[in-house]
Amino acid sequence: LILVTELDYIEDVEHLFQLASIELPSNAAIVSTKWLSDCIRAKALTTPEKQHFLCRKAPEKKLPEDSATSTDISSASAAAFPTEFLCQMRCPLEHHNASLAQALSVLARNSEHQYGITKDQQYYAKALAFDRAAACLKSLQQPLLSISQLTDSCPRYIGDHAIRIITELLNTGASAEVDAVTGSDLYQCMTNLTAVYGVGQALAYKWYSCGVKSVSDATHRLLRHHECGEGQQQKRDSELVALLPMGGGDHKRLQTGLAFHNDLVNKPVALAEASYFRDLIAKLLLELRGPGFTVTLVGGFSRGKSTGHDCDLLITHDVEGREAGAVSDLARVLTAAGMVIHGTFEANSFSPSVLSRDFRVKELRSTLDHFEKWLGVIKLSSRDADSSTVDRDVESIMAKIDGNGCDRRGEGLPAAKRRALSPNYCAFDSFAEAVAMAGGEAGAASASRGWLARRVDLIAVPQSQYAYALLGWTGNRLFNRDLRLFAQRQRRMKLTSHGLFDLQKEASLPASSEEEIFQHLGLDYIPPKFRNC
DNA sequence: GAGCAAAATTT
DNA sequence: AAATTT
DNA sequence: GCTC
Ligand SMILES: Cc1cn([C@H]2C[C@H](O)[C@@H](COP(=O)(O)OP(=O)(O)OP(=O)(O)O)O2)c(=O)[nH]c1=O
Ligand SMILES: [Mg+2]
Repeated sequence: LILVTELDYIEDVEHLFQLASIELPSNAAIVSTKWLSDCIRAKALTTPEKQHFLCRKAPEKKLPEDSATSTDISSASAAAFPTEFLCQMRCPLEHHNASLAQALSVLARNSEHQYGITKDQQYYAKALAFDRAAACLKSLQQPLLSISQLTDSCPRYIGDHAIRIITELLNTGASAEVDAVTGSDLYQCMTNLTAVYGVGQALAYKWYSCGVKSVSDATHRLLRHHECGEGQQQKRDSELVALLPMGGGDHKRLQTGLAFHNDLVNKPVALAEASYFRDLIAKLLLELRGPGFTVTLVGGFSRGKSTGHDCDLLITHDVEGREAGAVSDLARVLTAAGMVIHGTFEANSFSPSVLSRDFRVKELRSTLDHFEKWLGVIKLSSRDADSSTVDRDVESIMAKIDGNGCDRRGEGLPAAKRRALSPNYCAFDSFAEAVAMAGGEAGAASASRGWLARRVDLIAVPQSQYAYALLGWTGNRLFNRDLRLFAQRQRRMKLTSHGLFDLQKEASLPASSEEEIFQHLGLDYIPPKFRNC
């Protein structure tokens, strides 16, 4: 007896039979639809093999999730936990309600587009609400098969509208509202345009209104605009000025996003690639600044994703303060090695005066040009990267910078020369040059050029802020927003990626690990793989 | 009806 | 202040 | 849109 299913886990099948009050035959081989495909391809019934059989879920919950550990908290603060926040739900990357969650996130993105179009803040909030509802579904331990499972006790953040969508999907397999959005020209174009680095909802809609509906439309129009601009055709200019972000400006970031769009959006960064870059940065730091640095791959990869839209690296040093200047040094050598297409520095200044301790730190350091963050688009080799190539690549980079007369450390440079390197860098002068560098408009030449354009975030923080930076940069975005909301609303504390400030004690709370931060907040620790809200 | 995370930069 | 990014 |  062979049982073919589209469900992902044996537990899901058991659950379904249980709901239907049918006994699951004990002699049934439970296989995925892949078995069926293979049989069809073989034009014969074949014996199911290992890769066809469904698995049981890995025993994740080693922790006895009983009330024992949480009684002290929940009994003491039953009123403080009226309902569960998203940041306490465990949201794994792969879950049991992907299609339902996807439907709700379509409505979230649509609300975001509406926000860009109307500037009505209500739409921004609606997008948040739909994202939260989707996240709730990700935390469910079983696939939702009947709406009655929700009507008894509904998770926080799932309200009337979400229930309506879910009911529709469960009963008919489709939702008229979601399908209308998905099928609309506006939604499709806004989705494609806002995917470009440097294009937000406002510019995307401006372009859409002008008939620029795709990335290639935008690229062509911008190329023509620049040609005509140099040929001083003023009336052409006035037609197309609407295409650019407000004011004049450089638009180098936008130009980078457009020219390298195919690499940046259609070729996601693989884990192996990100790990390679982490190793490269770690070894460069050792060469440039000596031992004591740690470089951690954060962002989506640290939550278990196997691909990402960028590579986020968090840097710190055993000795407080020694991390200062590390980001500048790295950006400088990467630039000198010819790897950088576009890069911007950001300073680490704390505007909220509530973080008084950190405020003083800022004032102490503000005289130095202390950059903590660098956002870059760089060329990374598209050949297979393994650990043996890292050493070679480090050597080659060091050779290039020594040959260029580039200081290994920024300290020796006069202030004027340093400013020339910062805060912005761009390897091309015109959009046409950028497109040429990318290998033409189709961007098809990436195989022959031997490299891919990759977005990279480098963040360096002192040891004392490391735990907060790690928490913040591990994300995801929705998890951060909900955790920070919890801190503010339930604990009267202000949480940022630099620290946690108790507004009543008027004191910031040091932490040396993520676990300590959760303790400060009175929450059970949620490991990164369950922060995929 | 109020609030929705919090930070940075650029024009 | 608006727009974009993390 | 959802919670308080
Ligand atoms: C975009 C964004 C990110 N962050 C934090 C959480 C993110 O995990 C972290 C890195 O940002 P991202 O690199 O934008 O997000 P990501 O790494 O989670 O996803 P991807 O794989 O697509 O790169 O920064 C915020 O706190 N707020 C934000 O608005
Ligand atoms: Mg990332």
